[in-house]
Amino acid sequence: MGWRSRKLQAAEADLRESLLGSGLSPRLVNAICTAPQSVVHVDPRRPFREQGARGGEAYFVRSGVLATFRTSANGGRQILSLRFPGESIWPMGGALNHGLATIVRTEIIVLEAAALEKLVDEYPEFARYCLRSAQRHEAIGYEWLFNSGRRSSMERVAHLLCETAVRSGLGHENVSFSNPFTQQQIADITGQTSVNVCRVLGDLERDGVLRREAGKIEIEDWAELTRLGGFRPDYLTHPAGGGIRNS
Amino acid sequence: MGWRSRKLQAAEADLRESLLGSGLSPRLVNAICTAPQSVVHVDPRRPFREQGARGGEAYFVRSGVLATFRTSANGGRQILSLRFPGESIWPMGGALNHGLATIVRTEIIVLEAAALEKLVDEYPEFARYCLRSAQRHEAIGYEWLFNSGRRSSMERVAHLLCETAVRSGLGHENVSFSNPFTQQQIADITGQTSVNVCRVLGDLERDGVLRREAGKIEIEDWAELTRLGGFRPDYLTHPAGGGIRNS
DNA sequence: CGGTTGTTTGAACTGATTCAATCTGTGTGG
DNA sequence: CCACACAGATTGAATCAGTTCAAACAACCG
Repeated sequence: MGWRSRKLQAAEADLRESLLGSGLSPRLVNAICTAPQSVVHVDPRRPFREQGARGGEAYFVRSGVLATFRTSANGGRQILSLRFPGESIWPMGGALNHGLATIVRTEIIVLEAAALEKLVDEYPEFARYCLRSAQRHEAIGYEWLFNSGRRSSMERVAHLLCETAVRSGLGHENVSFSNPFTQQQIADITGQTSVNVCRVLGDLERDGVLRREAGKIEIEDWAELTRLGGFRPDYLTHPAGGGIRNS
Repeated sequence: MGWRSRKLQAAEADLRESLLGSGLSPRLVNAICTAPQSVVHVDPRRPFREQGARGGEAYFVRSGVLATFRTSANGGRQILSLRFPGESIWPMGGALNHGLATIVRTEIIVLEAAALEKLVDEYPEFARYCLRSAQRHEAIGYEWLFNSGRRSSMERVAHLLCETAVRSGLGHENVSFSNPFTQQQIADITGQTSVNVCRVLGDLERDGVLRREAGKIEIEDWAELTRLGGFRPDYLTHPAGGGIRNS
């Protein structure tokens, strides 16, 4: 991932460049890019697809952040995963078993799943690409599960901030980035209430780990934040280009 | 899945039969089954691979239950996923980012990942099989995440019992099965303490939802248990045989 | 029998929720 | 430019679900 343009990774990702960057062959990339597709712009904090919607579509995030979520009986919402620019959601078949919603304003390329499925059969490299991608999201999901199950409120928030910084393509030292989340969204991701998130962020700021102003978050002590969150970025390193095996 | 022998699904799964049952071609199944492999028997509640162990292996569960887990700084353990007979763990590359441990006595077929990777390239159907499998486990992981994040202690336990019954291949009405879990394991899965699990199980029994004796659990009111756990089995239905598309 | 592992119960404690009120910033229409 | 509405952030007080600690009990096994 490192060799890809930081700016591209952080803010915007072209479908073609992103796929080429993953090591897919030009011929395959061309086939994907000429498949039926449309681009959608969605405002921040807006639902995009309801849970239970018919499948048959794949989504590629060009810019912004897209979330998958489920809603509980008593109205609570749990965000299950995030997709940053260059990441995508591949169809599972049948109906969507979670809703899709945006975090910030997001550009989504909607592709026809049927066309892609054919490509999976025709191009072994594409199958491997999808497989790697699925396994990476599985790994991230397990990280989140560990978060929810065994970490304290502050650890969860710290971990999320670390992951967000890295997945946004930012460096590791004294990071400053525009915080994409409302406190309610952080709560929906980390499985708590927005009230408590507010308190935790306050504590983090009081302890000099981060500073907040005007929708921006500046990590003042990255080492301390990763320590607090128990954050080890291994699980995020996409074995791009290579096989299933890597390093 | 329905057409596969219940007994096979529940207790024991032959590698060959299981793969054939998933719709893979005999030629491919043969290639998989003749790849270098060994069978390991592991006692209940025993670690099998440590977190951080070198990858390069794939694991197929022939009988028993295998868990992936992570350990937190303060000694707490979180079980991230379970594999029932017929299910498997495919390598993610690099080192294992979680440990493996058994729930009950388990027979594991250990396959060489390198050999399988070649098959992924050679057989599109195998790539799709792996992809489906990864997506299914991703879906189960999301279900667990929702559990941890937004459901109460009792809901989580009820949901786990439902999932276990279904994944063990049992029917839906008045199920009675030998409970594979210790209370500590249920706690490790649902992200709580064994003390609380004990209380919740007691409550469930007192409310007439289930009965326990001699390591067995009898679900007396399946409808009520699924209601309590908010359990909808859709996410478990493996689109076996079919493509990514199904239904 | 003694050792080990798992279950049960009680009492005290606490991290996080809930409810409710207030505060802040931003955009909109008059 | 102000008034107003709205969404999000902040704070306090009361409450509670689940933890922690500790002790007793049960089952199993060599």
